[in-house]
Amino acid sequence: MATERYNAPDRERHWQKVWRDQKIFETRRDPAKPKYYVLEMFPYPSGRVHVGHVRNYAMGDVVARYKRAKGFNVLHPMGWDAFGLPAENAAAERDVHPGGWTYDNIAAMRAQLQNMGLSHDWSREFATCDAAYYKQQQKLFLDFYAKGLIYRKKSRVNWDPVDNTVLANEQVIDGRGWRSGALVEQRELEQWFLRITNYAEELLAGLDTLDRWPDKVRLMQRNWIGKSEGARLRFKLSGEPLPGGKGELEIYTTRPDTIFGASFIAISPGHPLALVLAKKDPALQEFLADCARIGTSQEEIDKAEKKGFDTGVKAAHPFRTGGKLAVYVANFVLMDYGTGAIFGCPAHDQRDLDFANKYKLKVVPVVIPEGEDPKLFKIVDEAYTGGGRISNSSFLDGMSVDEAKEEVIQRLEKKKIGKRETNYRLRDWGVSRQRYWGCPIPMIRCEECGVVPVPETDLPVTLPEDVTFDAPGNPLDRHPTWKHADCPNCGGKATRETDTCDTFVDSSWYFARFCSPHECERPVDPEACDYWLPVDQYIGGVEHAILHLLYSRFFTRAMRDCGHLNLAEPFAGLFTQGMVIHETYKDAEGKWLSPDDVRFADNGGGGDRSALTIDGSPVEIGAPEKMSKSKKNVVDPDGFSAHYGADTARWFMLSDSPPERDVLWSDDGAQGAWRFIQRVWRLIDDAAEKGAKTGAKRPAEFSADAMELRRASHRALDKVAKSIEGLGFNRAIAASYEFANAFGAALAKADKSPDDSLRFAVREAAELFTHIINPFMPHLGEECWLRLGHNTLLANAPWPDADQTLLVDDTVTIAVQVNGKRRDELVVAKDAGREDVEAAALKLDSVIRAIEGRTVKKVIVVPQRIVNVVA
RNA sequence: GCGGACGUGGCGAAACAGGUAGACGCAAGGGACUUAAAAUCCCUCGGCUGAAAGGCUGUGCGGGUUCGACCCCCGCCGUCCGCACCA
Repeated sequence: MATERYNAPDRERHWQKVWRDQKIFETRRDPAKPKYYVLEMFPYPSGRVHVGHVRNYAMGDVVARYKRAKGFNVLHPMGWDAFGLPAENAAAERDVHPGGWTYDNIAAMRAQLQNMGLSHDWSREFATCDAAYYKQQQKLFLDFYAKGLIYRKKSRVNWDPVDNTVLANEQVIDGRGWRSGALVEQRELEQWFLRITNYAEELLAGLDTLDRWPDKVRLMQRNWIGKSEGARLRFKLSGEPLPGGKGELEIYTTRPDTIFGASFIAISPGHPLALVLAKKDPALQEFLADCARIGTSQEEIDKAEKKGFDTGVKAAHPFRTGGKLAVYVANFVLMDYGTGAIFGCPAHDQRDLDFANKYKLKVVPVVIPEGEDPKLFKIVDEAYTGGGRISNSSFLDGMSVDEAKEEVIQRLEKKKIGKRETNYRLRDWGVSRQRYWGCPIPMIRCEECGVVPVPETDLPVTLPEDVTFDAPGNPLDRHPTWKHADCPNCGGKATRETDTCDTFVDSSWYFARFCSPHECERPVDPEACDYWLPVDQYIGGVEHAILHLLYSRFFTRAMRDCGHLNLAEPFAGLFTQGMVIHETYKDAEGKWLSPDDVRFADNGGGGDRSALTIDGSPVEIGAPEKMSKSKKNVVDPDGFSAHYGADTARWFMLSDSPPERDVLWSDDGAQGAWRFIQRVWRLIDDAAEKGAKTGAKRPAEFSADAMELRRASHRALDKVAKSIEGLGFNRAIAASYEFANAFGAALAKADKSPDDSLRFAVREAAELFTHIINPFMPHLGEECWLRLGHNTLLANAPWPDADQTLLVDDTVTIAVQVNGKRRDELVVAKDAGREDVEAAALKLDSVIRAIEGRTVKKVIVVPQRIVNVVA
């Protein structure tokens, strides 16, 4: 028997080379086979792979390898989300080119990923900053533009007046620019927008079809789209300060049924009427200025008091003659939702009630809860938002809320002063970024012809290489020649758009590009996409639950409408995995310490753990948190793998915690995985030795020991397969451990017994065990496969089917309860009749003792599960 | 504020068409093999009680439904996540 330990790093390099040389993970379309597309969210090339990546890609790889073994034609590609701000920051800090920096990072990370033994098809690799990719993205931009899905409008941006540059939201810290520290201003710039709101209804309805998405993500998207159904209606205005003395005001409401409960009108401080009125009213001017000072941060909104300003203007109630409502400017009314104006119904809206109480306005309940007396029902400081009967409402009295809504809308439409309207919170997607390292927007501005798209034949609009980052602002904008172009229309002098695309655009269609990554005539080959799409299993972080996933769903539909794709939903199955967390350490001065700088004290067993720095000073052990550079609680997967191998890291990352939950990286846990790898190797090595003596000849009869082992093997195989199908990697691993224990016990028996059928079962168990662990630890899998005498690659071997007859026992152990308390257990034939089971249970001493002479009232027998004696 | 998820040993967790709670791993304790260590192997491991067999108790708390509840219903408490003045 070989006693050598399994040299993981050495063997892993070997098997990686074999796989690479034989190109076995390169995939081609094959209509004869069912396809399966597994995709992990592609990484940003920051320069280093972290353990979060390891977990993410290990999950995808388990699925990919398993599906491959199950006979699917598996597409499992990898690429790079390569545009973005960090490259520009690196360029500014250390005088390198963003492109060079990015491609260097990609090379480093590619090598790291390849060391993990992932079954990616590297022949399909691309980076979004490759001109070949962004050329096609520009083509899509032109197609969308032609289709009316792209438009320009003015929009506010964060402007740093010292650096003269636009800032992303995350670059604004406490209202100041992160570099300059200057107070950030809001500026209006002309920007490009994608008309995602055209698809609001479809994106919402589509969520119902995504039955393999987490409910949580679907709910988040549903809320984000934020559909509300209601009505838009016009109020006639009167009042002295109003220019001309007359006018109309349009409001939006979701509660037209409460129209008779209206006691005021409120408009946004940004509303045109407010601006007009302010021209003649210094007090209102001051009020508007006050509102503008309130920031947009969470805290400020929370603290902001509901304030209003009575304009003196009156609005006529549409259904109640003589009913006049005061028009306020109120700081809580948003300009960019609905019409920027509302009617306030204090009795049935908390915010309106607070406002009404503050300004002493009438509170009239018009919806009376079932069972309440309309005459006695009063609202004081809590609005009633439930259902009921309408009251105090003229022609609506006695109706339900829904009936009243319908009635009001119909009357509004008949009187031509309003109509039914559905609103969404979803806004169009602003994609302009005043940045260098992004996909150039292929548009040209001509003084004569206006905005003109770059002709398709001129694509790609490539980024210039000779740029500098030593000055603030957009390098494209100050490049001496790049932005000057001839107008494609009239040939006159014109300027290029110097904005680039939001990087979320890049990631909104990369999954489709993987189907035909080398296509140069068009963004995607529709036939290839018809075959491969949708992605069957998409895996990534929940932080992308809204934006990336919603944008991708939108892009897929937009591409469909431009003739590039034939489907609406890009991701049939979605899985959001948890983070990898690690303890945090601080020294006596409160400075963060890296795990490498911490030693754990040997406190002689028991008690709390304590830690010291290398030089012996005390360390405070903090709660496990998401790994981050700033807290220094990061583990370098490369260093770990160099010692223990990638298989150990993969196994550990998928064990213990359910994949959707956070997992704690601990050295002890990693050691456990390492011990298991060595144990698997010993078991297989031992089994190969024993199995070899009888070869693979199947005996006519199996001994009891052999049958027990065979049942355990096939049951483990079945359980692991089902667990992987359900993405329950932790359960699959637990089943593997359980089987290792049974296998070890059987091997010990085989040592002492001359039982040939047991030897056969041992050999069979070794083969199945190798298959079982292979998706998780593919290098070790190949090594075991070789040890078992195969001269093929396990990566090419089909997944064995479990023998169904071995999954069920002839006998079952069932619990015996008396009055619901477990008293004993009973081993009975699987198909034993109720009467037999009942009789056997009643004969048990433990049952007789528990009954204590009482009469048996009832005996409940659930076949194969339980007997409950009621006495 | 609105919406959602989750509370199980020292720790990560299993078990959920209501049917033996704690599989599996980590940590811990005891033992074997070693001159010793590493590695490996064996045993113990929710709490209380008992020499043991066993008994009682136990899935955040309080009720309820049921022969039987981690699971279903009602009411609390706590933690986490998302959205946030959306009329």
